[in-house]
Amino acid sequence: MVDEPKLTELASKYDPKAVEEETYQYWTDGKFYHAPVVPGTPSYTIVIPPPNVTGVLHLGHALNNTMIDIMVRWKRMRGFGALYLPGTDHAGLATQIKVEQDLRKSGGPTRHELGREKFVAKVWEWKHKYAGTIDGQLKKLGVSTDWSREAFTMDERLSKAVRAFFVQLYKKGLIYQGTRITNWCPKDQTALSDIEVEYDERDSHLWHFRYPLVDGTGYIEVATTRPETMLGDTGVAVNPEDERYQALVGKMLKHPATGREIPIFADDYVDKEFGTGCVKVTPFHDPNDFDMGLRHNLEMIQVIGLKGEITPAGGKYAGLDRYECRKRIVADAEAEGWLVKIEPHRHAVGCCARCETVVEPIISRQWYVKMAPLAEPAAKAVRDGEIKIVPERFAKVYLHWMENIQDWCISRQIWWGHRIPVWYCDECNGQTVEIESPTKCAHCGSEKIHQDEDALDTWFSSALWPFSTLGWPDKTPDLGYFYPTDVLITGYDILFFWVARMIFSGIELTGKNPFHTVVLHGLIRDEKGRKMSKSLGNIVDPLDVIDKYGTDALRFMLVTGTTPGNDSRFYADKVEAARNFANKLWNASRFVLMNLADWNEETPAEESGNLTDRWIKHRFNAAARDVDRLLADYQYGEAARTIYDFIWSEFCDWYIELVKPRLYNQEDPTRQAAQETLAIVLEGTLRLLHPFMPYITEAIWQKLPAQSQPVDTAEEIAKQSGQAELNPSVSVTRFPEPLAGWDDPEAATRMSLIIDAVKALRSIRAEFRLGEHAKIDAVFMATTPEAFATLDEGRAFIENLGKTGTLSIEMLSQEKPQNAAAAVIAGAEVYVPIGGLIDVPKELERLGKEIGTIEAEVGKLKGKLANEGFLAKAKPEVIEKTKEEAAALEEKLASVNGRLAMLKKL
RNA sequence: GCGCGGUUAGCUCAGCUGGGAGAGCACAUGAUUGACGUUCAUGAGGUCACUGGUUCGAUCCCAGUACCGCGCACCA
Repeated sequence: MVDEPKLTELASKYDPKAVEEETYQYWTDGKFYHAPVVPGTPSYTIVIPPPNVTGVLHLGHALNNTMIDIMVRWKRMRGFGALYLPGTDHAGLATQIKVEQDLRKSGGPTRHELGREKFVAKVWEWKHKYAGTIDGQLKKLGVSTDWSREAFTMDERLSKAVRAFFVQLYKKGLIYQGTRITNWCPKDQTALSDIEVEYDERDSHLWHFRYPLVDGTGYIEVATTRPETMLGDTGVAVNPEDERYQALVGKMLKHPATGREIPIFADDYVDKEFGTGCVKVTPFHDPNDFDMGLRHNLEMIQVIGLKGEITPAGGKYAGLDRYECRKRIVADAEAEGWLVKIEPHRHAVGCCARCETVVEPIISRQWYVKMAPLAEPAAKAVRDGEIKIVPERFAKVYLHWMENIQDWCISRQIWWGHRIPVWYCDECNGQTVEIESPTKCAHCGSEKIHQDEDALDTWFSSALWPFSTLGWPDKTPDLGYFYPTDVLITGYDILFFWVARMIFSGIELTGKNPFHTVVLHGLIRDEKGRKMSKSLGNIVDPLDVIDKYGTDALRFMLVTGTTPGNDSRFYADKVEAARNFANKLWNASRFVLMNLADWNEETPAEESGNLTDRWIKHRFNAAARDVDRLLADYQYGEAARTIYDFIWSEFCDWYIELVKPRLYNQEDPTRQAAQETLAIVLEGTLRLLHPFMPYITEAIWQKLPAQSQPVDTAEEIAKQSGQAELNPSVSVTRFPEPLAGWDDPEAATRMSLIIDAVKALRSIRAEFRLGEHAKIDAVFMATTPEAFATLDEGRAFIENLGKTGTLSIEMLSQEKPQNAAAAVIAGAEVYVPIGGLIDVPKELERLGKEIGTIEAEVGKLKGKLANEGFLAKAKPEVIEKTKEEAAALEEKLASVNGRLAMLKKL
């Protein structure tokens, strides 16, 4: 970065492309983001929510990584041993589906034709091919991740952690095999956990059928939303209290579609009010029916197979697709006269979260994690506030889920993932469960053992991410230093999938909460507020945005438009605003640098005590204080806005304008002080902004003649990352803290009078169309000696920015200028004589309006002050403030009234 | 059905512990030598969804209503 042209020689537009690549390279070469292990110094750790290894960056990742990077950069600059740990997830089922699709498209063999081993090898090939994509995209975001610690859920290290987790739970009896109804995806051919089923409201029908009694004495009417399941009916249930059917309980029905004889029985589960009050019971294909089947010893017949086809048990319907079968049954019912009616019915249909296929509940044997004992401490940690969730409302959602949790189905009939570490003995049927592959049965010693065919739910490994990435189950130095991690930042959409599971597994395996705070953010939607999706074709590619506006602009936009936990919309306009901000900073910096060319920082400036210098330092302090507080409170948006306002509205619009005359006059005794203030404040501002906009701040900072010292940990970072020496980077300087001596409320008060004075002149100039360049004469009549002194001190500023000709500052007297445009500010009346130019009727109208609004305001305040309740109960400072406001307004009112009277005389 | 969030300027949204209604964009008017037109200045624009309540005082707290969105649970 040393040989670059000087910033002042660069184009007047900020060109992100020109600096981003180079800057990222500089960071990479300098290894600034290697996390140092510094015993005695607090660590700060955030692990990335690992994206799918073969995934593509979307705006959600961009937001997520920006938020994380802001925190980590901030803490690094605060001297913490800061680690942003990157990595990717193997995303079992999702990746397997993708690879299968890819094979199909290229006309290759199917998964089953390949066989397990070859297929898994193919997926690894795929993984190697695409793994770099997402990393490369993340790098474009400028994240300060420590790539030396990058992890992948299928790394041997992390796979060992997965097995260790399984073994521990198994040995404690918290993992078991169960035969029960599970959610089965007929397309993906695997079981799913409850939360992998998404419910979609759909318009469908309620079909009413007539089931005749065997004895020919009548029939019973049942309603169903899934006629195809009736092939597996093994009973009809009614409510025991239902008088309509009590006499029928115990009788047999002849099933109209299968001819099977099935009993009518009573069960409390049945709701008398719904439908006909009779429920056909299909134990093999419905969880509630399964329970009733157990209670009443019903036969369980599988009529829908794993591919959603009707099994041979379906008789003449065997082999049909489940929906084709539905049509046929309804048609047959109609033809044969046992269809009663078809009602429209809207209900939620469970779909596979991966492929949207309607899930089929089917009885199967799967592995489960017994959740109750794990959920209890995990709920407690949040309930007791040991883990804080931001925003708080999600704690309730979390607790509700944790407190009503069902056992977790963890086996998947897929090949890509961690194979279940259970070996079955072919001789004694015993199970051997080990971290490292056993060679013989633990029970009988037989070597005839074979491993379970299934793989684990991908979230089973993600659950360990905060510590498996750091070396667990081994007691590594990293684990000791960086774990527990600090904050977990992710989207609220994976609160259950991931966050909740990390909490209970962290507590179970490490005895510690894996992090102390969870920050949840929302989704980025499109301009119309719709979710971005492939099918809608409304996806905005972050890389396109970066290409057009730059990374810093994207980061800034993502963070400013956002409140924690709320969704936000993506607008190109917003990115444009952020880009303009970057450009503004760039140009302000160019200005500063141009004017520092002859600055000798070795020559300390005399204490000028210049009001504007004092003021901007005061404002900088305030901004630094606010930003630090807001970041500590995870209010990124407010923090970013604070810096934006400081840079644009205060530093650029006012300070730079105010300081120009001092810079341009070589003889000005305060010139050196002005240069110094510019240099220091800009440098501090860059440090303040750096976590948000890392590229531009680094690029500018590198050009500054005076730079802050690095943080204490910087040497360690350099040393531990193998650097010969510590290179300079704003990212390892100290984050601004309010400086003692820079707080200066008096300067702030006085500057605000001067700013008001300038604004009053500008306003008059515009309103009376005095011309943008004409020098205008002005008379300030101060109402207090303090105001007089301030205006007098700020005379040069007012002359300059107000573009005045003759500027007269005096104490208020009866002798007010005639024929003048006027304004009233706190502390003074302002007059600009404009001869006969005043449009009297128009001015009278304007004053009349102004008097109206002031009177209304004064009336309100006086009403308050006359209210005894207010005087008795309001805080003294509020009363005081109200009094002051009322007095000031009355004064203003008197001035305006006086002027009105004067004008009327003309 | 239960729970949660939203409703503030034309648009998108901020507003921390009750006392000032705000920003960006858009709009209107003016400005072209001197950091930046990706700029500057000035201005217009709001019953803070509605109804009650608490309070000296409510955009903010409480209760309810309406509409929008989300989550969880579902009765075939």
